[in-house]
Amino acid sequence: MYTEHRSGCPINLSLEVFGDRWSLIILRDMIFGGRRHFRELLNGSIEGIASNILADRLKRLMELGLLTKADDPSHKQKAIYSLTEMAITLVPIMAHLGAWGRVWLPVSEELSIRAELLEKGGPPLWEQFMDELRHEHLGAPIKAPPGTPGVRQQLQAAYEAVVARKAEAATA
Amino acid sequence: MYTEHRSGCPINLSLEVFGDRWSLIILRDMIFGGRRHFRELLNGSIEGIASNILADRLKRLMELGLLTKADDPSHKQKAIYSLTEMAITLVPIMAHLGAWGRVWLPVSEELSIRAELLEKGGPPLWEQFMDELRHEHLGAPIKAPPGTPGVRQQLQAAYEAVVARKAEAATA
DNA sequence: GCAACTGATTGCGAAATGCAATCGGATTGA
DNA sequence: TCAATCCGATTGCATTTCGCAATCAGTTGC
Repeated sequence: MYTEHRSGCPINLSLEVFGDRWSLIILRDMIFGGRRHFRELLNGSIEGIASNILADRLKRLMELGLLTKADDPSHKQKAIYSLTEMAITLVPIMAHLGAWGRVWLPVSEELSIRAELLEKGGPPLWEQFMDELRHEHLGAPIKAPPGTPGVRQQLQAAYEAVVARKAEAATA
Repeated sequence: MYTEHRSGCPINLSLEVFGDRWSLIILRDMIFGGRRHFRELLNGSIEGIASNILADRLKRLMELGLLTKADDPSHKQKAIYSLTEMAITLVPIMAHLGAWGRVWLPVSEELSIRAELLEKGGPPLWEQFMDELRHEHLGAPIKAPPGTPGVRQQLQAAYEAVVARKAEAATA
């Protein structure tokens, strides 16, 4: 573990955790993309992370307590990465970051639809999403009533709808 | 300006803005510390930023539209840095980051009291604070009724109270 | 004049980044 | 059986960025 800190300021300490170009991207792909394996993170990343950087960040995020690693029973060589509660509670920060980026930065429509829905859903939606993540990653019992559509599925469906609409508009 | 982006994802684009160890620290010192000059930022930083890094980040934050620079009428060589609306709207993100850090990271009591108050105050307090910043940095009319104590003063007073209490406890 | 202060800039070693190739073991398909 | 593929990494290397110290020229106060 890292014990040398620049200061005890909470913003500074948070920055020491994700003050780099890749850590939050990995967590984003795990949270919103549902990725759990090394290769999924490596090949699924639209930003194109390098394998050595990914390996280094996964290790670092484990040391920091944001991820855990377990063997995949279906494949002796496969490792499953799980979010910890510490990482799951980043959902509101992700939502705010996405909302801020959507206002001020040149976001693409299909990649910002998730941020838009998350912003409109507000804290209740974030809570539901965090519950889902606790279920998937920590084995916690799910609180939502049966039949409730998953937040990730909703976001993914909205993303795919935008992609489909844009594809149609391009060929029309 | 930077026009090459890794992706149009709002979280990625936000990360391209402050995905480094210093940019947010500088904004933090301007927002919560009220610092406006190069030397104030350089010498007041508890994390100890180097002057070349500070110069580089100030330039970058200006190019990105988060800061503006103006001449200080009191000193021909002095520059005053101002936050733009884009930077002022980071206050909720700062508040969330601080709250998250306070829960999960080894924060010091005196440096996290501000985050605690900001968290307890919630969105209404953040709005009041952003109004103050708009007044200070953008010349906007202040909305709060006269006599309302400033948010920054409240935070600063709370910080000093903790420092004083700890100093007293140490000598007792 | 001159020291202190202003916002920077330069030089340089250390560290991080990004890319490509590779590793040994596990699994899959023919 | 055996080659192809997939698994989570690791290594080597060139480029870029970082961070520290020293320094700069112009401005101000005395």
